[in-house]
Amino acid sequence: MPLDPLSSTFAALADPTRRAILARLALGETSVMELAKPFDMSLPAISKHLKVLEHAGLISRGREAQWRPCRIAPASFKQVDGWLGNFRRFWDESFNRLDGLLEEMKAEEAAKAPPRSNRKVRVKKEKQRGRMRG
Amino acid sequence: MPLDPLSSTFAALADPTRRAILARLALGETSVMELAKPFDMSLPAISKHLKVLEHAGLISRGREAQWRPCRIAPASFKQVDGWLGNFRRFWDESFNRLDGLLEEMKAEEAAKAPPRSNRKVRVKKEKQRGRMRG
DNA sequence: CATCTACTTAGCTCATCGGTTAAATAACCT
DNA sequence: AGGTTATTTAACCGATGAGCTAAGTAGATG
Repeated sequence: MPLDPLSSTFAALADPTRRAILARLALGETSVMELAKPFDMSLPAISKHLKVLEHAGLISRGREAQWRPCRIAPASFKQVDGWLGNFRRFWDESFNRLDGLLEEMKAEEAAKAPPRSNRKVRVKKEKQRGRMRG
Repeated sequence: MPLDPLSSTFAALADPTRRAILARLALGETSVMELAKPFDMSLPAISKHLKVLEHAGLISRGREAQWRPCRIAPASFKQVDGWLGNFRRFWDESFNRLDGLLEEMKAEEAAKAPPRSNRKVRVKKEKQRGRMRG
């Protein structure tokens, strides 16, 4: 019987070759040959890895003549991130910190009421998930 | 040969039983018996799952008399989140939006210069990774 | 058509995984 | 000491996974 989607995705990520392929694809769409180059591994092996990644929803593939260009597919990544979010409080300092909460509130407020900056700030009503990186 | 840490962690997460165990542990530290209850599975099976989770750095275990209480261990979760961060731009809208960037800058500024609120806002110099939810 | 390139499929091997039952260990409780 | 409770270890089994080689398919091109 087939695994649930999240399990397939985690299983696909549990291989360094596949993660390296994803890292390469993060730089942009490319062909199977191109993807295979860095690895000391047969082409069929790479083909299998790509199949696993595709089935896990981590990549999608097009057709261009005899090439099958691969690219990152967002959905499964998002799902993993979502699952991980249930545990974020265990390691993300700012997620728990009261100061963090206050900062978030302030940021939200600031976003709603544009400040002295003359730039017109468009803010969607939908959920705001912006991050602060220092 | 043993897998690299990230692979072990993803492999550990690629099983619904283990993820369910983690979900239970997110509610708080508990014993093996307690963890085993929801599952139609032998105790040794659960014990193995816990070993896998421990080896993956996702849980840690204490000793209290004959009990081996398990709890979430943050490090590996954090590592997974970090790896996932390399791909965040592929699915996180606000991560890419220019407005998002501006909002983040503003939030940061607001955090540095406390507003009219009388509360003393302590802000660590280290990286700020607060989130806006709403 | 024949051939070259870019892949995929088929079939095999070997290791690991998830589960089992039976037995061992460990700490508490008469 | 002897028993009960909590948990792990040992030994086994069937399924899956990652790799290989050899052969097959699909499309461009001489």
